[in-house]
Amino acid sequence: MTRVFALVDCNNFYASCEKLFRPDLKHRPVVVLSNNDGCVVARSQEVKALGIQMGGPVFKLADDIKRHGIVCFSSNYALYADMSDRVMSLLEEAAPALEIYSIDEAFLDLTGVDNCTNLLAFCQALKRKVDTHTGIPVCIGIAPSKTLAKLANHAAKQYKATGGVVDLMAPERQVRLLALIEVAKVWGVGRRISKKLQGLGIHTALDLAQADINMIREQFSVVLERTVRELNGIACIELEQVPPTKQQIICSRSFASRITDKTKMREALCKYVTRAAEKLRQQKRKAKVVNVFIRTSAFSADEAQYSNSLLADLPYPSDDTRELIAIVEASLDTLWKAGYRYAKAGVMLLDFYDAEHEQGELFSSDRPQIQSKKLMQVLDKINQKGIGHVYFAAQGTAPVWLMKREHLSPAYTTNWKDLPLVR
DNA sequence: TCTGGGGTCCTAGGACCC
DNA sequence: TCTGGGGTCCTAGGACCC
Repeated sequence: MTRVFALVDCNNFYASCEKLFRPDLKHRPVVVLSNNDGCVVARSQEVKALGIQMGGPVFKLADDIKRHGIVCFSSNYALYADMSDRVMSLLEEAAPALEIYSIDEAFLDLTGVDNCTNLLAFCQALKRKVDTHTGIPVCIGIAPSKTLAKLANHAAKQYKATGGVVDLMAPERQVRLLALIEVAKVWGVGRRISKKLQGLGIHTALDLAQADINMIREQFSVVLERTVRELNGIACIELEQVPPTKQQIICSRSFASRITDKTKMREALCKYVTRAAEKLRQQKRKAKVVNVFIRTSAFSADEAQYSNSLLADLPYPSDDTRELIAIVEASLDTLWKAGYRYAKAGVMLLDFYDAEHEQGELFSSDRPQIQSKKLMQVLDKINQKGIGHVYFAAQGTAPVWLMKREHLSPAYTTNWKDLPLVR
């Protein structure tokens, strides 16, 4: 049976979430900024029309922001995650199988659906449903492979006449669309690969689809080879209904202002590892390897640069914040070099083990701390319930390196105090 | 002054084994 | 003096994604 995939992608997701609760901004240009209000990470339609690029640093856009009256928001992940849940649960109701691919995208497996109903009509109805129930506009692309579904979605966004839904099941429609799309827009083709492809005379998605598969494998990799097959309508990438268990957990941040003091750095790293340990326990895993990194800013070319990381092994897998803090502190003692202006740091947890099924160490005298599990459970419970906030002294009490979030919108959907009022 | 954060997968090359 | 070939495992780094 021919496979049928649909990709549902929310339009300008973060910007749409912000506009939802601010009807006064309906036709105004809106951008959402990254952590520290550093870069533009989402743009409303009006902003895209102005030609403002994604990922650009905000300070370089100061003129544009003023001239066009662009409204800026700091990223409000609590709001976006909640709106995402609402969209995803509607999709889940409608489709036989669903893969949540990112906060604003989901693949649906619609194989066999065309036996009972028209695919295009089915997806148009789904789009309307999401719109009426959540207010978030989406576009949908339908195709026999995920990579083609991505391109169909791209076309649905780009061409107004499609009404936001494109059915790319027919091979002749695939050829026509692929000829119009630059190769760099293909899922899995990034900056480096597209540059190399251009050099080989491959400019459009159709060129890539028709390229010699052996040459692609030799010159690039099995990954791009798979992309070529997918462009030819052969489904190689399956729907992943169950998210795979994580291999690593990263907590890292750029600092709102540079750090030159070791104590401040230690506090920051302890905060990150605490957060990472919370995520670890949520996933019911223990980690045996911890990677700590600190670095200066690569953008300040005139400044002295230093970047280093250290992998450290624990004697046994752990999810105990105290043990992880200890190893992070020891790592910092090795890594730290005074005299630099540090811009970013982070902690990575690796080499996971199942927290429920522990492997004892026969010859080692190292033993996990007694009562560790109970203590961590109590800690997590207190911090979750908002009864209060318990934290380790190592984090410090004056977080001067905290994030800059000057344009934060209220938690409209996740905090009673912030519920929008209708008068 | 100010340039995100969190992930995955693949490959090449070195270490090591027989 | 002559110094193989095949395999595995690990790691660092590159490339990609949203």
